[in-house]
Parts: sequence; C-alpha cells; structure tokens
Amino acid sequence: MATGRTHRPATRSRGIPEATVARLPLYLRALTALSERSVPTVSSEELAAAAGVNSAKLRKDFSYLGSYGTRGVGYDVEYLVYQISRELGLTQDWPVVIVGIGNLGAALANYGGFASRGFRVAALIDADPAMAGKQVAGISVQHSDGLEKIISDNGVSIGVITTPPGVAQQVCDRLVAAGVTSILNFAPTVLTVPDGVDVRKVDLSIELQILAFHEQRKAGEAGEEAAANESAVPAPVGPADPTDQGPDGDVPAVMPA
Amino acid sequence: MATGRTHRPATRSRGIPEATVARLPLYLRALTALSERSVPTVSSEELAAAAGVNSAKLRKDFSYLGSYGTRGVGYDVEYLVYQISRELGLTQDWPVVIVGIGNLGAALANYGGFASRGFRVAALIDADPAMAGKQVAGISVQHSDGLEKIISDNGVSIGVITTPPGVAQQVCDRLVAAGVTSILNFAPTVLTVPDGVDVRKVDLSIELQILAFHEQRKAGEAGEEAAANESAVPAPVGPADPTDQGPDGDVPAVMPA
DNA sequence: CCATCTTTGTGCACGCGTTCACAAAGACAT
DNA sequence: ATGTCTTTGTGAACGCGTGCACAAAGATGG
Repeated sequence: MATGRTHRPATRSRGIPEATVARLPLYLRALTALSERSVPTVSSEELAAAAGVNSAKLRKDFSYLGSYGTRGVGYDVEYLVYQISRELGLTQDWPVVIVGIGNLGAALANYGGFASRGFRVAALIDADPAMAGKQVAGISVQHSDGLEKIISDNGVSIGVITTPPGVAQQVCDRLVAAGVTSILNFAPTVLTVPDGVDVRKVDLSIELQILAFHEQRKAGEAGEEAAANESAVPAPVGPADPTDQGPDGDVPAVMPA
Repeated sequence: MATGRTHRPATRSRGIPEATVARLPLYLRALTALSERSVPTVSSEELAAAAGVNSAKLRKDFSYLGSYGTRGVGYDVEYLVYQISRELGLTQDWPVVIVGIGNLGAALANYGGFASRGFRVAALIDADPAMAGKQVAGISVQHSDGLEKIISDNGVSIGVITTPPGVAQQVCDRLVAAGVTSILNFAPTVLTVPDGVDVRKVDLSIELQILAFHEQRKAGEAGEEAAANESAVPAPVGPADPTDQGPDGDVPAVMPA
C-alpha cells in the first residue's frame, strides 16, 4: 500500500471528515457480519446497501482512509475490517467507567456492544451508598467517593454519564479533573467542558421530539387545517403569568447528590 | 428502495431546516428551566449560552419560526415555550409503544423524559411469554402477539425498538404494517422502511467508537507513534481468515497489532 | 418628540458534506 | 496480448449549515 513514505504518519494529513468518522462504525458492523459469513470480498454497492448509505458516499469515505479496494473486484472484507478498526482505534483496549447506575446505567453495563470491540467496563460508579457492592452485569458497583482513584488506577479516558441531570455537570467536572478526556452523556443537560475534552450526547427526549415534529408534519399534510386557530395563543409580549406553571419539567427526578 | 428519481427535498415542511428542528428541543429545555424560575424574558445571548449554541445560530433558528422576539428586549419565555412546543407538535398527546423490554426497554419505560412533554407510554411489548403481565414502570407488559391490535386501538404512530438486533427488522415491519410511521431504533441494525416512515437511530456502540477515534487522535498527537508498524497487517487481498469468530454481531475481529 | 441604546433579524460569504459522472485500473476471457 | 467488462477512486458542482457583521426596530430616558 504505497501511500507515500511519510516517515511521520502520526499527523499525516488526517483530514478524515467528521461525517465519515461517524459512518465508519456502520461500515465496520456490516463488514463484520460479512466476515462471519466468510464472504471474502464485497463491492461498494453491496456494502453500501448493507450499511444503508449511498455507494458513492461509501467510496469517498474509504478514499480518505486510502486505496484499499481493487477495481473490478471490490474490497477485501478482512482487510477492510482491520483498517477501519485500526483507524477507529479499536485495536486497543479502552477502559470505560459508567457513572450513575440507575436503570439506564445498568442497561448499558449489560449492553453487549459495550464489551465487544475493545471497550471494557472498568468500573460502575454510583453516589448512592446503598448501591455500593451490588453486582450489576457481573461488576461490583463502587461508591463515587473513589472516582478519582478508579480513573487513574485504570487509566480511564472515556466516561459515560447516566446520572440525573442535576448532578451531571459536577460528575463531568470530576471526571475531567481526574483525567477523562472523552465523555458520553446520557443526562439531558448541556455539559460544559474545557478544551481538549470531547463530549457526545445521547438524548432520548430530543430524539422523540424530532420524531414528533415530522409526525405532526405528516398528519398536517393530510388533515390540512385543524391547527388553524393561531389566535388562541398567549399574548406575544406580556407579563409572565405563572399560573400555568405546569409540571412540564423535563427532569425525571431529583436525586441524592 | 433508492428509486433515485424521487429526489426528496429534505425538509419540505415549513422550510424549517432539519438542523434547526434538531435544536428546538434544546432551546425548549432551556426555556422550560427559565420558565420554572419565572424568568419573564431572555436575550438570544443568554438563551444561547444556556443551550450551548451560538447566539447568531439561535436567532436564525428562531427566525424560521417567525419574529417572536422584541428588539432591545429579547424573547418572552412563556410565549416562546408555547411556540416551540406547538411547532414540535408537543401540544398534543403522542402515544408510544416500546417493543423489547430488556434492560434498555425497562430503562426507557422508567425514563421521566418520556412521560413529560406529551409523550405517553401506551404499551410495553415483549416477545417473551414470561414477561407478559409483569409490571415495568407501573405498566403491564404485553405479549407481542397483540402488537397490531395495541397499535390500532391506541392510535400509536411512534414506536421504540429496544429488541435484540436479530429481530429488529421484523418488529419494525410489523410496526409499520400496523400503522406506525415514526420509529426510534436502539437496536444496532440498519432498518429498512417504506417511504413516508421516519427512522431515527440511537446507537451506543457507534457513539463510543467515535469517541475512541478522537481519543486515539489525541493520544497519537501526544505520544506520537506506537502505530508505526503498518507492515504487520493482513495481506491486502487474501483468503478470508475465519479464525476470529465471535458470538454476537459485534466482534473485535482483529487482534492488536 | 427626539436621541440613544439594546437586541433582534438577516444578507452574505464561506466551508463542509453529498452526489454525480467518468476516467483509470485491474480482472478475465479469448 | 488484446479487448471487454466491472468497479474503484475522484474532480467538480451543488446545497446546506454556520458565523459574521450590520441595519432595522423598538425600548427607554430626558
């Protein structure tokens, strides 16, 4: 694979677009399935179909990684699995901590996709003393007092936050202070982090609301009126009327710190 | 699918860009918090900070909804909450079914963000007969035999799939056939649906892999090598080596270099 | 009523991502 | 070897999203 003898390949034009990075796991999953069926090669068309994307997009994505295909044939499945795994950093072990062992935290701890692909649940952490020592997914839950030590002892750089929103920021701060530089946030809160720390958020409520928007749009196209009474709305600018202080709070529940 | 000819004009709705729609729930959350503190008005700068976005972006987003602000003053919180809620379709009740009551499904059923904001868990459905009748989050789990009836009886248009990946597509097919037109998919699978059906996917494994990529990048810039042996890789084109067979659909696949 | 000050709403430019369309590259048959 | 056929890799065009910068709008004070 003569891609030019770059003696310092570390920073070699890693211009892999973010959008491409986000799709690599998708390709990897499809390729892994093919690999298990011992399929030796796959064309961009087939793989794109399996991954649910456009074949041109897939080829362009792969072009950022290098020329790993063979014209007239396709891509070697095993080789591509390796290349993508390496590019994503999955050939090494990533210890991960999950903070907040409620329903969601427990679900993640049990999630198979976690354990595979180089991710290892190094610790489950919860602020509730009653949780400490409990076994979840075969791992003993530890109290959050020892968070810093757990992080440094295990060399953890990725943290998953599944706490109630009220404490998410302080948990985040502690994680970052302890050395975590990547955070996957499930709490419905905007996290503020220093430069150099990556945060990705997964927000179930937001996803649902986006679906609702499109759903309403579909319904509106069919029964095109119904929502015509825009006059029956609150005054555009007026005194804040706290009478309708609905229980609209998004917050699931407050939690013991 | 991919008939190609039917070029979908993306967001035909009200001209509201998809990117804006995805941020509206974020604004709504911040506004709700302000509303609970009885804050009457808020400037684009303040609200943007609370939502973690650029203020210019926020103003442009709102401009798609209409001119709801007052120059020199800002936005009326209550009024904006209403407008965004209406735009997102949250002023109506959305019955939702969750299919697959494993750890994750149970977590979602208990998730507070579900119940609020107009979403109502109409039913919990599982294929395991042993689950039927069990109470989860105060709701009795029903067997998947009655899926179609449940959907139509409750007028459900939004379905959440938290099943194992192997059955996700068939569950999806049944949901769609029964009348569901929006699906939130947590299973690590690419779902194929007819036109007119929206699918959003939440994939924990993918999020982690994206984080790992950036984490590796950071580490590479600091440690500046370690990934130097590009020669010790499998042959570019060779026989499929099925020595690394994994149980689940997620295999580590390749050994560390 | 006028001046000043604050904040919105938006025209514009730029960069990223997507898609098309095709030349180049290689496999394969003759 | 040569021609044909398949499939990759990519140049180029296009559209969307983002951020800047500023004029317009309205509030506020004298």
